[in-house]
Amino acid sequence: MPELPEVETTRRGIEPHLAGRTVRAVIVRERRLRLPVPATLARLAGATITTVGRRGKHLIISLAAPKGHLLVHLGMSGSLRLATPADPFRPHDHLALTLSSGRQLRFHDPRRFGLVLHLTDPDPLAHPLLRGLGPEPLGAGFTAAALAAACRGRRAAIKQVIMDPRVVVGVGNIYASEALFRAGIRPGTPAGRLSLRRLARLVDAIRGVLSDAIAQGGTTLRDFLGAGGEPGRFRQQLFVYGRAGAPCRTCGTPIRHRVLGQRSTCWCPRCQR
DNA sequence: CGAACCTCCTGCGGGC
DNA sequence: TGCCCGCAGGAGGTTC
Repeated sequence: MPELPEVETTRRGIEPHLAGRTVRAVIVRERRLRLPVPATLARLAGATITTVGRRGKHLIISLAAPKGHLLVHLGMSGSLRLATPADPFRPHDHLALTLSSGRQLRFHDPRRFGLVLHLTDPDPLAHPLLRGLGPEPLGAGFTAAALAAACRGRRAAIKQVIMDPRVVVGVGNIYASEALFRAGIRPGTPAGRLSLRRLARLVDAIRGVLSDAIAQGGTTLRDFLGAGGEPGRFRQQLFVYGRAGAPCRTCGTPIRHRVLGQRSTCWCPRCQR
């Protein structure tokens, strides 16, 4: 579920509660995630958390040297919430870190497509899961020229290209559709056929939609909640995602829907060409 | 290499 | 009411 804005909302929610705290206990209730939760996680007891960073949809909880980093990915259904040790565990609360503040960070993930790893390399970005990632969409490295280079010669749909984390990180199924609406581009357009001018518009649209969604605390479709339990408010600002058949909020034309690359895709046939 | 398809897993909503 | 099916915000793997 979580795309970049939801992960960033989570990061901002947990960071003030984690930075400077010491991990008192590590509780692992379920090891079977996308990759097994490593046994070395137990070694984190006694470690002090320094920062909570993000790379794409990955959270990086850094520990004072030489304890390494925790790499957390929320997959489709994962979330991090702050609780207290006295709160009862819910089903699918797979992992908990008890903190020196008396609070407890809990990793919850019904579908278990998420990931919690312990990285021992001082540089977390050297990890194989992070090494091949493309630029951050809100950073200086994501430019029209960079996107054009990724699109050159490709017949794949532009929507699939902007959802490829080697091209740009953090753009998932909701925001890909929304950004293409803002840019006036149909999702199925072959990537290699788009002009630099239109790709530049798409870069701006991706930046804009992600920034706006972060400012609204993300999108809650069914169950995303911030670290403090509050839903995201961006859903009211969706123009196409989840609106198949409904009138376009710009021109009134019914929003169309089709499956593209195994993913549900929505667009306005009039506003997007 | 790129593109199409499959897989992991649980929960929920719609339709019958 | 209850059951079954399809679908869900991700991403890695396989096959051609």
